[in-house]
Amino acid sequence: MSRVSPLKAATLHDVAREAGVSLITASRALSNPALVSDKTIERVRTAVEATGYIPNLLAGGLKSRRSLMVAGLVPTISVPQFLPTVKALTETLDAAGYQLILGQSGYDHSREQKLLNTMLSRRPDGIVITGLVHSPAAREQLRRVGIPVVETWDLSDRPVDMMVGISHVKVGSAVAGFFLARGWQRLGIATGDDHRAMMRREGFIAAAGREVPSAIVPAPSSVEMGRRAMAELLEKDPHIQAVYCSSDAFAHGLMIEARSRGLRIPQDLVVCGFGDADFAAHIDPSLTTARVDGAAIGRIAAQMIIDRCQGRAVPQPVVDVGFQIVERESTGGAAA
Amino acid sequence: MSRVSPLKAATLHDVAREAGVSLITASRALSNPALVSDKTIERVRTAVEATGYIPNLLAGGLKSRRSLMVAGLVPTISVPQFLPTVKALTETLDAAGYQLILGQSGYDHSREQKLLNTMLSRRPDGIVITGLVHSPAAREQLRRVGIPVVETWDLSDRPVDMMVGISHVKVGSAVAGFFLARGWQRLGIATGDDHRAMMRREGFIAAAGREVPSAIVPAPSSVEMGRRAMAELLEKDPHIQAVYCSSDAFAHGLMIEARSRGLRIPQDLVVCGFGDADFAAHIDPSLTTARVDGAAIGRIAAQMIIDRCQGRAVPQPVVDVGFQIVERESTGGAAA
DNA sequence: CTGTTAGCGCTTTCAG
DNA sequence: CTGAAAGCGCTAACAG
Repeated sequence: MSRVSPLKAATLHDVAREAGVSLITASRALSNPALVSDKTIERVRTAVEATGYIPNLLAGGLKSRRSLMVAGLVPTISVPQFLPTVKALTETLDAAGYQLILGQSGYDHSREQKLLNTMLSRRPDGIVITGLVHSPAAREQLRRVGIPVVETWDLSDRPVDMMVGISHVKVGSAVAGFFLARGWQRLGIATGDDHRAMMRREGFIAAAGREVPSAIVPAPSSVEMGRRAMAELLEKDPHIQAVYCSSDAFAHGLMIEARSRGLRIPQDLVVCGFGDADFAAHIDPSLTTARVDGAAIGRIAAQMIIDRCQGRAVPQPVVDVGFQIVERESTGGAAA
Repeated sequence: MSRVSPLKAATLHDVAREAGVSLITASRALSNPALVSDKTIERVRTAVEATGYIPNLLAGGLKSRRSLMVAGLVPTISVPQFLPTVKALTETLDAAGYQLILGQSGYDHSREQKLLNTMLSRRPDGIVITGLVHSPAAREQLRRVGIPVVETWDLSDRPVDMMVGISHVKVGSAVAGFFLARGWQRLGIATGDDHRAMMRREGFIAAAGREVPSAIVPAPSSVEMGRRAMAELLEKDPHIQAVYCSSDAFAHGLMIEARSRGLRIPQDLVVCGFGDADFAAHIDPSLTTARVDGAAIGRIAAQMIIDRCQGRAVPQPVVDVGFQIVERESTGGAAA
């Protein structure tokens, strides 16, 4: 590998000299052109080309106290459920000139505080967190730094700052209500052990009015875990009729296992997932699921951060994006 | 100090005063403790606690010219195939004190250059790119900035700098060889239109020795696209025997569609995917696929960047992580 | 519209 | 082992 000698990158100083203007004029020509004459802008632009100048946002941010970075914390990037959110977040932020720094907190709460510190040391202009901030220390710290914070994918009455998500308890209740309304009595739950999934379970049990057989697996859930969970539930209740699962991949696994044991879906067993993953409508049988618009969560969260960074008030600091039970073949609905 | 104001975060200056040492001693106590007496370190630590100090890496990086950030460019975050890579990358970098800034270039090459500039303006200490850098301008620019660059998930004889991936042409050939060795003659391909998938197709066709019916869809491929692609292939050849797909989700979709048309897998049709996604072993029938260790790609890429940043030579700047055809039920193999 | 003067918070360099 | 001085590259604040 031929490494080019560490010849210093051009600075704004070089651009200014090349263009025959002062440093600050060059700066303004690039970042606030309204204050500069067209002719000067043109000369600066030419000088930028000639020198191959690439702005140094770190340097600018030091003085202006805007890093144009937003920290994004997810439990783990490999949960497909959050992908549309991360994607929309990245895109919306990018369009406004902000970049996302990604952090994975794991499902382990103790890492949260450490990761938060790491992120804060980069002086992000905002923070988007998947889930709620639970640790009081972290909540207090986030409040103190005074940057916009959005908690996502959940709702509570004590937001650190802003919030966009859904009520997981309501999702659970809605699914249980849906099952009961169809006359299915022998219910079951297969769920990951993360906070949001457990809240859905609570809502489910509350609406069912009684404890139900549960298979609880360590988050994140998967097709593989789904097969095992199905086996576990059938052991607990061989005549189980309706199972609610904490993710679509998980539900998919349950259905595969159920079928391999000769159970017909939906005739012998009905299944409902969560998230409306891209495959949910297209597997066989197609999967009934609670749909959440993850991309909207990302878009709204990004916009909240952007608005606040640009000094605009956020009209609605807590947004419930809601959910919708999409009925498909796995509960006796139509294919589409 | 009782007054807590969000206006001013504590700086190292405050810590130094609190600890009764000079600014630079406080700095060293935190970032180079070997040069400082234990007693001083202790006092600085206490002062950090007392002031709630959070280091400002932007400020330090300005002088030291190390941002401790690595830019990661993916076509889009929502391709599950790259998730293990991004995950391993994030984790390995994090363990060494580096954070990942995420950028999505889309499958549109024109965005690549723009995104690259955006990223470079953050002065990352390294860049990891999914795929090869194709544009000559971008290649030249990356060389000029002189930071470590790793191209991933592909191999070529002209790396910008370092490289860790696989030969997609070889994957295609291997799958075609595998099909032919089993005596399947009527081959087909269902593939996304991205560069890597098309390279696999070329390898497949070369090994097959002839053109084969192809269904080509815009990347990223999905279960839904898979169903459509199956329909398209059956139109082109109603007696098609073996289909190679550019992703496991895609292959899954093909199998679902084939089954819904009464075709038995593997008796009437065999299918091979790519990537060994988490569900591949657990769907029914389980999916034969070309396995690539995406996490290893991320780990190795991160380590290359770290090594170079810390002044160590990278022993092997181009790494082929290889692949492996994992035979399962979709081609007549065993369940596991 | 353009320029001058001060730093932003930290680390490097060079002295003790 | 500790410290003082000198910036890193840029932009806010205030002149002209």
